[in-house]
Amino acid sequence: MKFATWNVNSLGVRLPQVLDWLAANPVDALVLQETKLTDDKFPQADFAAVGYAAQWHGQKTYNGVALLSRAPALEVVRNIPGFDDEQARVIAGTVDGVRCIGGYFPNGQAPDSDKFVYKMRWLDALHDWVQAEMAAHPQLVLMGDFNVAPEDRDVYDPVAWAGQIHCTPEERAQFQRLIGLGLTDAFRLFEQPPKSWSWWDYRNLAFRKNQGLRIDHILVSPALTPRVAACSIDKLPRKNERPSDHAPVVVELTAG
DNA sequence: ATGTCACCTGGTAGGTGA
Repeated sequence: MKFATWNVNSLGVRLPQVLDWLAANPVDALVLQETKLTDDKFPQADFAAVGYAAQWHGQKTYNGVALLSRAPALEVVRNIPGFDDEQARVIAGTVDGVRCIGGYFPNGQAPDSDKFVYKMRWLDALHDWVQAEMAAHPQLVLMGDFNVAPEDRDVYDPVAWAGQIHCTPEERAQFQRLIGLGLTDAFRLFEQPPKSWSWWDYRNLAFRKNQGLRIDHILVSPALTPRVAACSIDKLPRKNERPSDHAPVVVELTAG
């Protein structure tokens, strides 16, 4: 069983690439972030035509998430229950008995900004809700664009980025609070190539110079951790013409 | 060195967010 996450930075622009990627990587579920589509514009039929059911939660211009799956998702939840949020950032559903939570975590902009305060509040709410979800669904994956580089080895220039957005102690502590729930960073279960990133800025020829951050993650619950057979970042779509600035992350689970 | 992209409003550019 395979699950994946990909920040597509506008599904309107990237739909052909997502369809191509699914054809080459027929995962059981794929969560998307930054669809940037209102719900009426979601291309459900295009996914249905290639054998994927879809659930989505979007808004105009910003944010927007979706859950694509071979088997229709059950018990679908949009955004964090009890957390009043105008921004469409979470989609969750149960696929083949596995609770899949897809999140587009707030960027935070800068550590001294109002957006950072919102990011922390959002992360607090996510933590408490994920805790409850894990109790209800022992088989759980939390995946998405976390907008957090958990450690210095997830940053191409940790000195330059020290204390900057994605790398602040506060954000890293929030990531560790999620780990503290018993979740495991699937990517780090395996030896990985050094300088493995999931995002490269569009500016500064960052991809060509491999100057990136690992901010897209797949965390798995204790019941699933022994079943993780592989986890990797697929850089190929970042080499497309008109790529997203993020690459997909894929996890493979052995049969339960 | 800096080098972008997507989308909005309101226009044939500028602003915002990432």
